[in-house]
Amino acid sequence: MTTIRDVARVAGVSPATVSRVVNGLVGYSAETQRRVEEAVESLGYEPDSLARGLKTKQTAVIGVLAPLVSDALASEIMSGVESAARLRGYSVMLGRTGPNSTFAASYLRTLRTYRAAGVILISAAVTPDMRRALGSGIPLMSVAIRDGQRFPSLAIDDEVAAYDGTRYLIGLGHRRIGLLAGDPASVLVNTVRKRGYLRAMAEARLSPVLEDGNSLYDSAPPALARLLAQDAGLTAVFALSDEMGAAVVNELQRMGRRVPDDISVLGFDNTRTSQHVFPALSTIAQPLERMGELAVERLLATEDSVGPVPRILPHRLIERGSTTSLTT
Amino acid sequence: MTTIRDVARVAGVSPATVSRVVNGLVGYSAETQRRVEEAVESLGYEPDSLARGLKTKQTAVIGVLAPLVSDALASEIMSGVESAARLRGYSVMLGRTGPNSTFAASYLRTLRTYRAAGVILISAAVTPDMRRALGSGIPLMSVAIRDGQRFPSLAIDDEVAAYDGTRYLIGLGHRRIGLLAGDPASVLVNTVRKRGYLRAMAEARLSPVLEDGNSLYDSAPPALARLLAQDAGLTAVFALSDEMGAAVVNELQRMGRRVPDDISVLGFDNTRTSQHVFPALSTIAQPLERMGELAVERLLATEDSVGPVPRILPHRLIERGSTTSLTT
DNA sequence: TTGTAAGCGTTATCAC
DNA sequence: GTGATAACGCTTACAA
Repeated sequence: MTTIRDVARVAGVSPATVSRVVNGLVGYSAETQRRVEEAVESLGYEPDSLARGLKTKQTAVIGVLAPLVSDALASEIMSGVESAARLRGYSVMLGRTGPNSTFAASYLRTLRTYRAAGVILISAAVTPDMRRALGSGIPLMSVAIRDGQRFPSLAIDDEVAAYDGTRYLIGLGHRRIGLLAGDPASVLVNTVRKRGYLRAMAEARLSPVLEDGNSLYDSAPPALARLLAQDAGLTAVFALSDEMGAAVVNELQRMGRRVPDDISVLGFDNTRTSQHVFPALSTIAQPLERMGELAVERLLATEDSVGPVPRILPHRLIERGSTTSLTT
Repeated sequence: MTTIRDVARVAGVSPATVSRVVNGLVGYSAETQRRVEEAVESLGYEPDSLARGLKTKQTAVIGVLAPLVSDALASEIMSGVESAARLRGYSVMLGRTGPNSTFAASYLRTLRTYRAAGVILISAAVTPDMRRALGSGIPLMSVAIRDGQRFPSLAIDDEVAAYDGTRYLIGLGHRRIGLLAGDPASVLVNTVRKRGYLRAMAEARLSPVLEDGNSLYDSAPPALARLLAQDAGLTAVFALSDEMGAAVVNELQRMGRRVPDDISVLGFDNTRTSQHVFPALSTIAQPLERMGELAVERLLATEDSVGPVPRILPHRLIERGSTTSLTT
């Protein structure tokens, strides 16, 4: 391995000077700079991140924690995180939050021992013991969730988004609209979204019909059955995740119901999944990649001073083939 | 931050002894161990990974490189990597391989400066400059690709898998079978899989019909159109990725053709996507999560000695609703 | 069984 | 403008 001393020797200067040049500090002549850069180049020198981190008490590492590493929502956010991080010279460390917060806490402790520059939490709440595990020096922010006001977060306004989605369906002439919610316990936004649906229904003096799934594909068919058992005459189903929305579209077709002619289906999130069914899922879009990018910017904003970043991002409704107006 | 010296002071021993206890080495009395563990516990001490890595020249970090962080295939492999890594106390650093290998090489250089324990490359070939960038001390292996014999890899036998898929379709009575291949340039397995299809077709004295997509959803509809332009009477389409397979199922339905009654569709990989369409996609399954886990085991096998790990994993055909026998 | 001390590769403080 | 030198927190000979 080539070290800073090797470079110093070749360039005929001291390690301190090499360090100055490599880090773009001031205090050396143009001639020295040239010689050092030449030596760096010819030796293929790259500063050791560990030694540097040990000395400066900080590494260019950003930790990312997601409930499931492999679902579309987290993947798209992670993709945004990865590119923003790379752009700024940071690397990403990936971890999964299990069902209990001890899982996450243990990962955060590890991140602390690597002296990560910050941590991004995807659709999971920050618990006090998690915050404690990370220590006080490392900024933490959650994405795609609104965690009260206790910790910084970045999300759409889920209540309004669900309200808007419901209003959209009502505007299409639907009156009997079922809600397929996610698991309220595991993913907090579900409660908030549910509230938006209820508000829109109440305002329109419509009676709500709802069932809980767990946001994943497989949970939707049985929940749909329960929904239909409550009201067989539903003309629209609002699923609080695209995976569930896709499952509803498919399941309805399996049952011989036409989408959207017999029943409209609206999804949530605008992940790739929403485009993988036929008819493609109308959905409420969250700017997922962008959220990942912004999370990185905001996390690092304390040091580099980027301007303030909004914490509530805009959602928007995307109309595709799975919804249509009710023609009575 | 609490350091090993703090622990030593509280326990009334030297830092060296604390180190021994913490690392489970030998050479201390039971009494000493108790006192040290007590101090560790009460101070919440956790060894600094940077200092440790600097000294030992190795960190518990595994690098993972994928072409797209957000696609289903890579996500599922990464999920396996993550859990196997965590199990063994390792953390995962995530990066993306761009179109050119300089992207990957730069990431590998970073991984080297962190003294990663190993690197896993997902469906991308190892180029000489990548190997050079990583240096010689760090093991590297590729997953879901077969990279000649030059570097260790872990994959199914793609040629045979594609052959088996084609045979399956032929066994169902199909004679006019179109192949929707991926981009041969970017993903090497596509060439190999294509070969398997061609062999099966040749053996059965059937004439091949093929078009290239790029493995992603959007590339499939136009490629399908070209396939149909070549032979409008196709009764089966074999898509070399589930995303393309899903797109074909949906596009066919949009065109008013029934799947599988008019046309059977077979996918490849068995990612979540294959279940997100209706009818669900029959497909060739790769054990993706397992591949991620095995990759970690094998990477670390040099140090800890786990038994030998097979490099060719079994594929299997999964029959779902998108394929049926041809009833003439 | 335990402690002392050197050193991993860097940065930062201080002289010059 | 440049160079010694002292840490950063840990592991590991080597002594005791």
